[in-house]
Amino acid sequence: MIPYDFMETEKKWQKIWEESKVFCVTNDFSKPKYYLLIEFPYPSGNGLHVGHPRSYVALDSIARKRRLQGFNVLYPIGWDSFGLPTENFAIKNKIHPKIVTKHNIAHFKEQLKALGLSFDWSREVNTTDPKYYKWTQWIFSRLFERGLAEKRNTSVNWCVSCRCVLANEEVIAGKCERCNNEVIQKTKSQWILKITEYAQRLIDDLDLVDFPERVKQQQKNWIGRSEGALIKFKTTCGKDVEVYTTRPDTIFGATYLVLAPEHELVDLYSENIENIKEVLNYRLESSRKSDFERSEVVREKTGVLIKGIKAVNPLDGREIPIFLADYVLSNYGTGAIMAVPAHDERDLEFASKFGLDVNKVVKEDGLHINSEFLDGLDITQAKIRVTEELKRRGLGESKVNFRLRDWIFSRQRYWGEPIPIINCPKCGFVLEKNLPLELPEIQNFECSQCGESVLESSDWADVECPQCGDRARRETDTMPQWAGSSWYFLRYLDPLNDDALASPESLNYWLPINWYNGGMEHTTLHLLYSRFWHKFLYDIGVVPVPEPYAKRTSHGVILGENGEKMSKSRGNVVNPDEVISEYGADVMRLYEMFMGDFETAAPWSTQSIKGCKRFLEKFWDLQRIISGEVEIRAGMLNVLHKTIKKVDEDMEHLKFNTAIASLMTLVNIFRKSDSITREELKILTILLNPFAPHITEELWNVAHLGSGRITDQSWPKFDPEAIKDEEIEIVIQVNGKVRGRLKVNEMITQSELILLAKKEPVIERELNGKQVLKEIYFPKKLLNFVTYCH
RNA sequence: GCGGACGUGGCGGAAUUGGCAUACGCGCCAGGUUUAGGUCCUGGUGGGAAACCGUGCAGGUUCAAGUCCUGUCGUCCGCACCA
Repeated sequence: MIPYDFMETEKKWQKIWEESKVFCVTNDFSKPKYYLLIEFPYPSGNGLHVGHPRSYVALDSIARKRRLQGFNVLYPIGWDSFGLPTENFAIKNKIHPKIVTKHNIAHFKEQLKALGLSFDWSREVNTTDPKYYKWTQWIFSRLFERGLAEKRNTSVNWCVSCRCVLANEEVIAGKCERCNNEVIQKTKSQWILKITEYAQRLIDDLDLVDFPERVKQQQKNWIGRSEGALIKFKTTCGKDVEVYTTRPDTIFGATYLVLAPEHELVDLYSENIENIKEVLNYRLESSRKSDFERSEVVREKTGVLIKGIKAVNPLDGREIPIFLADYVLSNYGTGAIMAVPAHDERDLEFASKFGLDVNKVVKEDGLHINSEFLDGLDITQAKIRVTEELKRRGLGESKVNFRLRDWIFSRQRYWGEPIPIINCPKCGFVLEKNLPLELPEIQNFECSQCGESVLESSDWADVECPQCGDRARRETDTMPQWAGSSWYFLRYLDPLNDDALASPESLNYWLPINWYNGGMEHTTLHLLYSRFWHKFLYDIGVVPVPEPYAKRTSHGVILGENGEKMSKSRGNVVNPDEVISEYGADVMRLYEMFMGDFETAAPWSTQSIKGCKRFLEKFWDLQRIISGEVEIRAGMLNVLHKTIKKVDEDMEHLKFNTAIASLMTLVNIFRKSDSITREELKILTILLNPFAPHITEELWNVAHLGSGRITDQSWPKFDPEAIKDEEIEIVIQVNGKVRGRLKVNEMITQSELILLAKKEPVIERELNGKQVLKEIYFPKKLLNFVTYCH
């Protein structure tokens, strides 16, 4: 075996690529474009772990392939660097988050560069750079102008430990996504973005894009569209209570109403409520509960009867009681429901506990009973009929509801984009005109006032109102981490532009993103948020397409050797630096693509990676057996072209593991034949290049396989003639069991084949004494003799 | 509870429209090279003495089922009182 020094070779080629700027891309309109995107990393203090590169290497191999196919390829990289861990580290160690970020980015950069990824480093973006967040603030300003950003008093998720508001998407099972501590509900004045106004379009436009079905489903689920009706119930205090229901057809089975604890009726008619003390007490108790507690207490229903006020069923005039209960949520629908215990499990549970009536109005066969004019109708008919009737009488209307909530956009933190708003006592909210509005330099990042941003106590917040000149206050909340990542893919197109977030020409040329790969964990966060922002930018004419990502794929997580999620606390983290220093970047890249199905989680194996090392060594050793012959030998034509086809197609379908397996098979064939021609080696080397770019460039060079470098070559195309088999092997079965194989000419007819097969000793013996009822021939594959019938 | 994915050797995993189950790799076994170990090379490797049996389990459709249908068990992920 010829030895191969990966350490030196990889450094050498990385330097050549960097110096020749071969991966820096220009807006060359004469070429077809291809825009590949990976989720830019959050530069944490822990550095890269082996999970990150799975996505990067996969799209890097596609990027390299596309370049060889003649595309103008954009494959950029940047840093999503605002965020809590950095700020927390800064507080703890008394270092400015800016310094921490700079340091972390330098470390990440070094690690990424060691992988030989073909990023265009000249377009690097950084969300914490004022030149970048100038445009994040600009987009917020446009949202504000169009009424899509507003400050609102809302019940919010409050992380007790981070002392910060969280979006719904950041609360995992009642706990903070970041620190895993308790999250409680708190009412606070917050900036929100009205993503709910885009709910329907975010569902509809999924039809325009090529996303995995699981991603589309999860987004649809999260948006949670439901069709139902709003119905007004009169009450004895004079105020109507409006409820939302998806089953208006069951209205004759409504035996009580339930209001969320926060419902306004309690405030407006407190003097009518005989047990107001008890009611307010219940409200207080449930507000103290965190979401986690609410769901943890095995859903034992609680509630309190409102004494002194009754509701009236709008259709049959029956008086029914009203309850307050926290199984009804204040922020969904109208915060009030009509309870139909006969046809809703939760209502039934509550009714059983409080001894309330259960009126059955739909039979097992789905037809209505005890429902006046709905009797005999099925559910669909009854829904339509009752909604019509309610509308005619002015008591209700059909209504579409979404589970999606507006996006709470304020964070009481320092290390985020300042919200460019000034609050003037006279003029109200006024936009800051001079962007970027930079974060002030401060010394101490620890929040002094609990629950407010540290910026609150800085004199930066004291300003003159740009409209009237009076004293005013800046908004001291900052944007959430998801802000900068909601549009970063646009900045890559024109990263230095100071007059626009990107020029119209570059937006027109590069959008949409052809292929975006990232993790499933972002499906209802980043992926949804960025689609929302993009649609907004489309509506105001900034971007030319309604959807940013034409195609989205998702990689599986890389697990620790024990099959568990990799984490510091589990002690099963594999450090990529160590893998690279032991095996080199090519082996690492190859293994990450070979280890299993790309879309499924797979455990790391320090054993299996050796197979990839051996493979590359065998490949390198092929130069030892280069024959005098130059062209592709007749005997190799077929297998070589089949491999071209296989690698090409598998890569397009994320089947990187089988693409590599076919390359391994090919190398084994050449080794066995103990020779390889230059032309054969040339094709093999180009096919392997996207996965193992360093060793292939080096072999190309030392074996003089052609002029220039591989980056100057073209991706091979398979010849349909060459992959045809002249001689094919046909499986011979008797009653579905394999009894033999025959090598025959491709052109053989069915009758010729049957004669030939019957002469085979084994087949002859099997068929002896049996009557062949039929012969089934599956062309070019299989022949089955059937001697019985069912 | 709702939504989604999945179940194939000792392990990671292959298997277009139903058509040779276990490609490729790891591991293991035997032999070779080596002062020795590792590396490396060659061969073997689902079970069974065999007929045969084998893709979580039980049925079904079919000439033919890992693949399709019905039921069932189990695992993983997301959401979770959304009326």
